Amino acid sequence: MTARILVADDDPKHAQLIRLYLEREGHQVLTVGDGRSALDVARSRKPDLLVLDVMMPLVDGLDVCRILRAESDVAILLVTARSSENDMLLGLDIGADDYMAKPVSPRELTARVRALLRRAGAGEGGLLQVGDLEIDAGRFEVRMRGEAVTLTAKEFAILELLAKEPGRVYTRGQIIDKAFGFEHDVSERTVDAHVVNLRRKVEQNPAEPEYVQTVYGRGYRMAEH
Amino acid sequence: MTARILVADDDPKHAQLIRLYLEREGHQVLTVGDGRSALDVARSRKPDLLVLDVMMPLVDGLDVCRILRAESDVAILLVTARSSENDMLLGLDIGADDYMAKPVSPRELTARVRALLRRAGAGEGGLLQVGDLEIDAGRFEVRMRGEAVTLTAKEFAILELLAKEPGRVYTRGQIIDKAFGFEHDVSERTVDAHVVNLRRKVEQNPAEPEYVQTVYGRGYRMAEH
DNA sequence: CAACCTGTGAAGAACTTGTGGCCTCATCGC
DNA sequence: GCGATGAGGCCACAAGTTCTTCACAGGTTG
Repeated sequence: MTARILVADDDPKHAQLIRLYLEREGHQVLTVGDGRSALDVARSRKPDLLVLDVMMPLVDGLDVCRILRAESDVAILLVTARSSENDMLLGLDIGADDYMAKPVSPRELTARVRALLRRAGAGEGGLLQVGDLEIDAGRFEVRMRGEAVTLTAKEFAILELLAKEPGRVYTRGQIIDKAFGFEHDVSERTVDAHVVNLRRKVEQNPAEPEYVQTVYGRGYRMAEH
Repeated sequence: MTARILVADDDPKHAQLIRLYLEREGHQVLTVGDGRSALDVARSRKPDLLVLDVMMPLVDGLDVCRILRAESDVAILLVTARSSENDMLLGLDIGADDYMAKPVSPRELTARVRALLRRAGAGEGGLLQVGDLEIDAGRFEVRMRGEAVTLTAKEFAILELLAKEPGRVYTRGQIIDKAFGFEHDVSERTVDAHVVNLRRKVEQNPAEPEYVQTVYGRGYRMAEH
């Protein structure tokens, strides 16, 4: 399960370390250096999980946590240098989902992140089914009429996004944001190109798609079956 | 969710860039180059959202924000070159809903705009129902007797407008304004043409429409059911 | 370096939109 | 009633957009 994670830490070296650990796990990571930016970015990019340092300039981690908890249910992992029992209880009280003391070990970090994402994404389930199309999100596997289909990463991401909510129309911009991940800035034609390839692999007759359909002037959607 | 957005920026190149980004998301965009025009146009066209540059001739963005906030609850996104904390807090204090520093990245802009519109348009809800006709505004979907009907953008806009208030009569001029958006200058016959096409798709017998009805000499309305 | 994935521009197809025109039909004055 | 008048229905075509598809240029990976 790959996720979008925002890391907020005022020590750039520490932030880069955490980014490295998480990217090795296949996650998309964005870092900021103060609480104010953490709030802004969390609101605008809507990550799946926040790794928050407690001590930060402008707005501290506990406040960021408190504020965000009031507006969304994003998963939050607090990190602190002070390994006091007090801080921890305070953090969990405020609505953090988990808590770690510095120094951060890679094993512990990735284990806790995995656990949090599993909890948060419990509703996502592994297997998506639309008509004769099966998508196993955990295994990156797709089957059409029982037959395995090999997709590239982007193709899979687009298919998965659309299949999560059949009938819903996504603009090309939304597909770039949500399927390719933030920090991605590509032409909207690129989405078309991937869709062409996707249809070639998934549709019986790509000229009249039964699954990945175009909604003229708006974007694409998965047909309801 | 498509919205009417007014962009106020004294740098025409920057304004065009923002227009481009927003239009790619499907919004209707109008641009002005100074604070005085921003006030005028905001009052006369009543956009859903304002993207305001802080530094502008005649009346600056902060003043425009302050003045408009006193008279309406339009969503306001401030943009500034000065990325100082001060400005930002001042902006939010004055009543702006969100705040961005230049240079503006397309993803950040569209993400913030989406968030603002979602917040502002919380009451818009999704599903309109009139008789056997269902309109899902969020998904751009229309069903008649449960069967999906494919409409063009204009057809959908007209149908949605009329369905929001069944029984109310809209003149062709009002339909052009409210359904097609500002910046639109077309003949009133155009509305007739769209209505003809709409009826072909939605009505059982287009000659005796049960939904989109003509009010002779006035305009059109959605029948009450 | 070979194979493959990803992103882009361009040509052409498909679709939408706007308009003029012609015909039908509602309305009103007689 | 009955025409005159003009509003609305509907068609066909032109112009403008948007999508599909392809070929190709980096980039990555193994």
